[in-house]
Amino acid sequence: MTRRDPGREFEPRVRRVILALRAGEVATYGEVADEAGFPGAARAVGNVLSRGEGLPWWRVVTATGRLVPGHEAEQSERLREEGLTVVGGRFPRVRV
DNA sequence: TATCTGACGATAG
DNA sequence: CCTATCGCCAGAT
Repeated sequence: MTRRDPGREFEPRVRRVILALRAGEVATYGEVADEAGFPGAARAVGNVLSRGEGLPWWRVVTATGRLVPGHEAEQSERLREEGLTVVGGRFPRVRV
């Protein structure tokens, strides 16, 4: 069951955060988890995103800018269409 | 309740 | 820059 999500709000919240991303905006799994109110649940976010339907999955990348394994070509193309720059199958993310 | 899974993340080598 | 490990989380069995 859910250890830290008694109300099962994880998925709904995660979906909402991802749906809130506009064209040209890219977030990491960790950022999505954080904004959803579940810091540290980046991995779980990936699970929701992988199974979710109707979500702008291409706007979510790993913390290092890695794209989705198996969908790099399509994701890269979609991101480019939104005016973003993808180099070497990677999204140039500004590390803080 | 115990274990395993996976579109993650940080660190070490 | 790469792979190998370990730690974390929600879900599914």
